Amino acid sequence: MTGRSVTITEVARHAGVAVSTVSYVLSGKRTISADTRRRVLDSISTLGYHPHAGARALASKRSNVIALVLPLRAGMHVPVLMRFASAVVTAARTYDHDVLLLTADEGTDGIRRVAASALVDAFVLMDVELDDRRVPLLRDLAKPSVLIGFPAETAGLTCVDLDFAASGAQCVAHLAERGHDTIALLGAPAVVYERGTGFARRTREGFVAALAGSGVSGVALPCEETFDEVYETVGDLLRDQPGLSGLVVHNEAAVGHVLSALRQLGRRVPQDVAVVAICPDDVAERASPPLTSVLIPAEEVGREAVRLVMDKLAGKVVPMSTLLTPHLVLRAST
Amino acid sequence: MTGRSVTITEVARHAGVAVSTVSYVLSGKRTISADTRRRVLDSISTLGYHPHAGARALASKRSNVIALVLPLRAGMHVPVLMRFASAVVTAARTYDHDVLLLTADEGTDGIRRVAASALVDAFVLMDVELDDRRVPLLRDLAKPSVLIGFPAETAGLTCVDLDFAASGAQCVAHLAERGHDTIALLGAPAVVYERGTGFARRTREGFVAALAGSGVSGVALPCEETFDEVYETVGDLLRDQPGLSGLVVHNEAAVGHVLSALRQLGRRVPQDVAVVAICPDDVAERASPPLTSVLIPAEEVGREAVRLVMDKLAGKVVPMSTLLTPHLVLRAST
DNA sequence: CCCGGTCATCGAAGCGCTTCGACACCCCAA
DNA sequence: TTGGGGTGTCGAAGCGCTTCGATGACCGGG
Repeated sequence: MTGRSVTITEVARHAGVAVSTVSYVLSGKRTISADTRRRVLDSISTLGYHPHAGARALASKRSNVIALVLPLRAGMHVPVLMRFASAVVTAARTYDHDVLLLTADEGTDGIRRVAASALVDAFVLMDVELDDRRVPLLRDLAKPSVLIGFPAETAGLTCVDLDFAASGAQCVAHLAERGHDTIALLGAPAVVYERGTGFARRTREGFVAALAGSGVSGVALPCEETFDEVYETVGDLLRDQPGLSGLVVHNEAAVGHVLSALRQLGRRVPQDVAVVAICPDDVAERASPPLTSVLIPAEEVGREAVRLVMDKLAGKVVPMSTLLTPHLVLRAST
Repeated sequence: MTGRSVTITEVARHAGVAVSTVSYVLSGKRTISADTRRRVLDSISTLGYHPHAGARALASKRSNVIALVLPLRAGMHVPVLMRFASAVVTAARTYDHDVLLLTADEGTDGIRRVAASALVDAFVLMDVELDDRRVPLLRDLAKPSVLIGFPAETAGLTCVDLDFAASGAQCVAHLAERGHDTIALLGAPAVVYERGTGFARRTREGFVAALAGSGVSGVALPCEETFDEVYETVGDLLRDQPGLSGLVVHNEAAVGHVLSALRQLGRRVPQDVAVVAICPDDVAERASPPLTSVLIPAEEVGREAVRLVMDKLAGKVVPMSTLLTPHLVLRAST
């Protein structure tokens, strides 16, 4: 076992300077001569000093920890959520911050608690619903926050996400361009729409709105995640829409099933039915055939969320709304 | 915005007692008269007091935070990992602790850093490899830790997991009982075995060892996660092992593909091929047909890991190794 | 040669809490 | 009546850090 931990006092004594000098070397808040700085840094590394997080938080009123609020709701695709989460952790570290993980079961009390106890400096919230219970709380919290996703009413909030409406529209445009005039959107499970999850609804709205402008006819359906249900949905679709030749799939868990179902129903991709997905790159690449897709840039969104929250902590004014432009990548399925 | 936060001094003044009395009411470390306790608790709730986490950590040498070390390695099934993680967070809250999330990209330095800075009191590590780089570090860390999973050398560690060897054996026994004499194990992707991930190897060992005792012949193969690869693997298997009538699948992501592949290859489940899975309950239930399975008790493992780490923090002696007994649940696939 | 102004450093206060020893009080046994 | 042993409460020290004001050394200009 490693012994008692080294304090700033011991570093100061070892370097022959005052405690405050060590502190200023670390924070850079006052000028320190090159010579002194070097001596202090040497002492720090030979003694293996790490500032005590609690003491620092107490004296500076900053914990250097941000909370990541990650409810794991039914129907959400966990691997995608974790890519966001992972990106948030990595980005936070580049600002010398750590990440406290909050899940749903404590409800909004968890948010209130960690804010009031000064455990964290700020919040990043994921899996935002249109009418999210957490939102009113954020408005009168003394700590900054950023949402990944958009609730219905964004006044007073900072939100960041992929522009899902534009993504839906871009898929329609792509299929129209390829000459498809009857298409469908297979979206998230019904429960996700009912709950009012922003990204699902916005994609659908973008999809529907774009149909009109492009002279394409199409329907938007929710889509469950078991093979049997997908098979049935796809079967019904092909029966009801005889001319159907294009499919937009916005459901990571169902993508594989959709392709299997088409195969079993005797439709070739892309010859008989063209398929565009809205999903992370690796999901699209691992499918067979590899899917033309609009990339969900999880890493970029996570990084951007952290950048925004750090700017807010630094007192900067940040845009209320950050919508990342979708990019469609051509692969073998269209 | 909520105003400046309430301190213990204000609570004490409001209740007409000393600061230390408030502290003792909260910690229960000294006897306090019922009357005083009530007055203090009233003041706390009317003022909305929450102890300052940093101050508490500084004075008590306990941060009430545990670190969850969760590398997201290739080939791991993220939804299952997140069930463990989620269970850890929930369990930690029942001990009044929060969870700091550490990912892989900082490597072992992250562990060292948060330990040295007293940001956390203890560690729970997931996704443990047989020869894990984090293990030697844990041995000379001054903080307790618990591993979810078993490395090759467990001396000086505390580990908890499902007994995967017994699980593999139990699947063999179940199929043998049903009269199947030629079976196969489809496991994790090859990369997971190569990396030396304990649970994958132990299941395979348990499976192979049980074959001998039960007079069943069988093979164990790694299994990738794309449909095409699964289809090929299953196809090869049926061709090379003509008498094959039982399959054990220990790969959450491939389960669905295996069933699709069997269907496409004209085999009915369970009439032609019986399938047993090792996976969380919901995955087994959502498959079609619902799968007979050995449950991976993520919630229980997470809870147990937290219980162990809290016992260690409390100075109790805990068992080095906790192996949860597997339970096979009968469903429609065998 | 003295004065004002940097620059580099120091000392001390204070952040909000826990914990230790002290003490006042009360009850009961001697 | 006195003494001893609990109870219940208080005051103060101290946890390790940041930050503010003060100070000394050194510079160039008048």
